[in-house]
Amino acid sequence: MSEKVTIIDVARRAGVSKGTVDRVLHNRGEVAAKSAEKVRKAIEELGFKPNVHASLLASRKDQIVVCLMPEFTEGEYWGNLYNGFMESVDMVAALSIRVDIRLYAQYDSSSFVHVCNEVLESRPAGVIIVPLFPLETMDFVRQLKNNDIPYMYVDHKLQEDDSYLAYIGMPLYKSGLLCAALLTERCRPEEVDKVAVVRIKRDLAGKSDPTSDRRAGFMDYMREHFPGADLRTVQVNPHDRGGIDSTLDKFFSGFGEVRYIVMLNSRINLISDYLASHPVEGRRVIGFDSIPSNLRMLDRGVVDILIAQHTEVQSRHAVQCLADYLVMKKCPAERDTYMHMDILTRLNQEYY
Amino acid sequence: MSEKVTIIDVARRAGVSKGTVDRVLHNRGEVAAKSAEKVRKAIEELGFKPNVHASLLASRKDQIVVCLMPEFTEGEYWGNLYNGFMESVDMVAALSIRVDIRLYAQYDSSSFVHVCNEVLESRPAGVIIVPLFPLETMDFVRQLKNNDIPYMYVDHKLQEDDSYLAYIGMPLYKSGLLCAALLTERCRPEEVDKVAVVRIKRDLAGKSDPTSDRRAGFMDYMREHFPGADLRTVQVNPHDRGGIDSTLDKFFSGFGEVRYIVMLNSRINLISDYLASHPVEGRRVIGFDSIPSNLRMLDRGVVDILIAQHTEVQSRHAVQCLADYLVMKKCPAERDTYMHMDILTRLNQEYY
DNA sequence: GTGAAAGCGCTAACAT
DNA sequence: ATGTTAGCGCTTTCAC
Repeated sequence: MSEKVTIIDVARRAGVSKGTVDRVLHNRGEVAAKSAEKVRKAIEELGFKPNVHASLLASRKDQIVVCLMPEFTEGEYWGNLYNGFMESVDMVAALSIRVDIRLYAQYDSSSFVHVCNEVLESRPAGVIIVPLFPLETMDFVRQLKNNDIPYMYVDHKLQEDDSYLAYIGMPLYKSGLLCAALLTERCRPEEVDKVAVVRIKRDLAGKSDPTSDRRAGFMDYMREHFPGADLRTVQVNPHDRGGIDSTLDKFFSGFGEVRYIVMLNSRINLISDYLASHPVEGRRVIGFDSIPSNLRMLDRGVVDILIAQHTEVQSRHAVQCLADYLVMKKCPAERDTYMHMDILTRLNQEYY
Repeated sequence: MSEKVTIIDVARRAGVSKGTVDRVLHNRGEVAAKSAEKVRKAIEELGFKPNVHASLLASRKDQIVVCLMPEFTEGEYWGNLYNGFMESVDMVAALSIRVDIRLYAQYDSSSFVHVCNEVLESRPAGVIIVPLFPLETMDFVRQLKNNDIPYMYVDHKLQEDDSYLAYIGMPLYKSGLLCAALLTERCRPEEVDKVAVVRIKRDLAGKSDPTSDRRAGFMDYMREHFPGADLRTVQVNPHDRGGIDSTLDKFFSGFGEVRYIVMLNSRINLISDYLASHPVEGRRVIGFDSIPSNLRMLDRGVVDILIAQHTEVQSRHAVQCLADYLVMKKCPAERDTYMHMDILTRLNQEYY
């Protein structure tokens, strides 16, 4: 109806053949500068838009989009991201794009490097990275750049890098502010006496701490609004579930009755049992991320609030975005897309 | 790679020609029962999946999806829905689907009927309805059904109808529960003495009250948890902005100092000025929907919480869904899709 | 009822 | 450097 302009029209108008038009369309060279110019002009004047279907039909090669993300076990945070990638498979299949999800070991940078090399060898049309190891990632994206392979970040990005196509994630610092504000909502300064921040022991170096920005936001808010609060940190070991209870027992017996507890990562479920067996009147507990075990804690009333976002929307959107770029060279509206943070309580978590 | 099976393969296997295969594919009759059967068997055995691009290329007709929704003025609730429809235009353009948004007057059922007739005449491939007038809508969908035109509901649906392809919206009753729970969070029963429910005057009958389910949820929660609360309703007239202040003045002077105020529709902005000029210590105000004027009230501290959802996601998703159905006959996973309700406060509304 | 054949708009290999 | 041509997989006349 609207689009009746084909490459034939363009060719005629430019006084060349389809072949030439196609060449400049995909700038695969072999074209005299002046005919290229004529073609471009004709395209412009006619408002020519290539027909995606014809194009995809004729060039019967699928493009491959690689999604590179950490391995995970059932119910972990990364699972949601993974689901988003899976959901996108069908959506872009119609554009002849294959989605190839590659996982690397969360605690092993050499595994990451290994997978990166495999990815490069598979000559993907584009890559989506959920990065954990800054140095190794830097290396990888440099190679992608050299090979003219567009890539995006999801969840985290590298500050030092400026060649990425787009980034989608949560505003981490602000999520820390939000957490602090929700924790202390409607509280008078003197009420907020003791605050416990539970962290997990990190065994490996070389891995960026995903929660450091968030912690900064949290701390800044607390310092500003509740300078008198006694903030203490306790570290639990995720690999020693049995030991967590005693760690916390020791910590809280030294600290006293604490009514403000947060965990700034997705692992609040680790202290679920402890909280359940040590109820405190008027206590507020806030955690992050809508993984199943955390959601269950909302229902049980062990956690009051989860700050989350639709992680699977992020990853799905990323693939869609990259697909659009690959097929029609459409760049995303905003290079850095920050997603809205959701406040989940027992009452509104149901359809999340 | 995976899909190497074409209709030619199917034709060969079934011992017929491409033409016949195509006929059974789109069941346009003119096929002997037994050859049809053979073809179906061949398709099954070969796992044949038609190539969307080839199909769309060959049949160079765009399909039209009509989105039927209320007219609105800048900044109204419906604007978000509209934006979602607009966003979907590009997404499905690649599938040769044109999105045609038709607006009807919010307060005029005859306008609705008129637009419906136009829609029917344009012979759309599918329709998405945001209904306001139950009776007239019932009539319309009956005609759609007669014409084998698939349709979906967004935002609201008709209880009596059972022929729709899918529905996407908010769980209204539950949103009322949530509202009540947030309003009274951490409150002792005796604290919640007086509650004001602000409504808007409805001038027209024949129009379903979109908030009645929500109000039921709200009331049920209050009755159960705060049976002693004095709940009163006041009606303001949206068409007489100037009169709102005095209406409220009168109401509240007869009621006393009220610390719990809700409005169960998107029009909380109507009472924005009154609230700002009549501050009450410890007051909680809750409204619905993330339209700009409401969001501003969060920022100003006039409203504490908005219960919202990404309306534009709903409408966008609906189009996508219908498109998938039209192109590849893929039915939505859930016929009724309830969207998550978001809790918006001053702190997390920014990227919404 | 069914098959043959002519495209749809574009790509890519092959001539020139 | 450029034109020509044979498809890609499916739809749609049009004969038979």
